[in-house]
Amino acid sequence: MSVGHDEKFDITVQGCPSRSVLRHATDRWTPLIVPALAGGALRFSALKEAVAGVSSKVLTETLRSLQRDGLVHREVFVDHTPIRVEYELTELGRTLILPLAALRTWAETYAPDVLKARDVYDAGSE
Amino acid sequence: MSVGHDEKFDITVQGCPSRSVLRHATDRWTPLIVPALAGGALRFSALKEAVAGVSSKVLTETLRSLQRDGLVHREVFVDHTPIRVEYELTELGRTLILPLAALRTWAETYAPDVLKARDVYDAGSE
DNA sequence: CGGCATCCATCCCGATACTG
DNA sequence: CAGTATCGGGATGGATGCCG
Repeated sequence: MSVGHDEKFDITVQGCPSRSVLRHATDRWTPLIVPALAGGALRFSALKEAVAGVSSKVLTETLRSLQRDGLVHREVFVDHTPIRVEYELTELGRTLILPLAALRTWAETYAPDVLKARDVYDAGSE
Repeated sequence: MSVGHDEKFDITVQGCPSRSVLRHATDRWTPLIVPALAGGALRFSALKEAVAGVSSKVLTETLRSLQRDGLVHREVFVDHTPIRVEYELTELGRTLILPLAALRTWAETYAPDVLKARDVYDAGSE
């Protein structure tokens, strides 16, 4: 049932399909969406709230892409008025939580240092 | 001297500066460049070779951006003909190695599953 | 060798408006 | 509520050519 394992993918090689996999994983909103779903299924509106700033259109597109890659499952509850749609990480999708959460923690942790470095750099190049 | 630590950055908040930090870390070539420099300094041409497919222009731009963020140090050796330029991770830059390497390993590991999911998805939506 | 200058494709992505 | 449709702009990235 092969979740994972194969040595034929090397991301340093030009044209390797793993590159497109990595690119989707690092799409603008993916590092925010996937950790947001780590706690369990969320409806569209709740997800949109959890990922402040994303538009409906882009959120839909990104979710579609994640769904296509097998990372997210979309469930529609028909017998609900108004309609209810939930998004949930698949088993495969859950393997992305830790790597992306680590990246996110990194950004929050070192943001002060990076911002300071930018100031220094910009001050020196006037 | 504060490398790290502060609780005021929350990436889920719209407008939080940590978002721009994350975006640079997930720029197209950054996840390939930073791990490539994990083993030590490399010259421009060696780096370009290690990251197959990147153009000189984009590699320069990305390195500039990493330099501005304080993640990469650029050293020019003047007494060399032809000129020799080396790029090296800073202390701050080295903190990015593990998160990015994890992401890269994830992509290589699960690429088969993702590709298969895409086939299934595309087959179902004709 | 290690760039920068140009030009150009395209592709995210966002704002707005509208719908079952 | 959970989208879709449309438009458009700005950033990103690639090809080519020139330079110290």
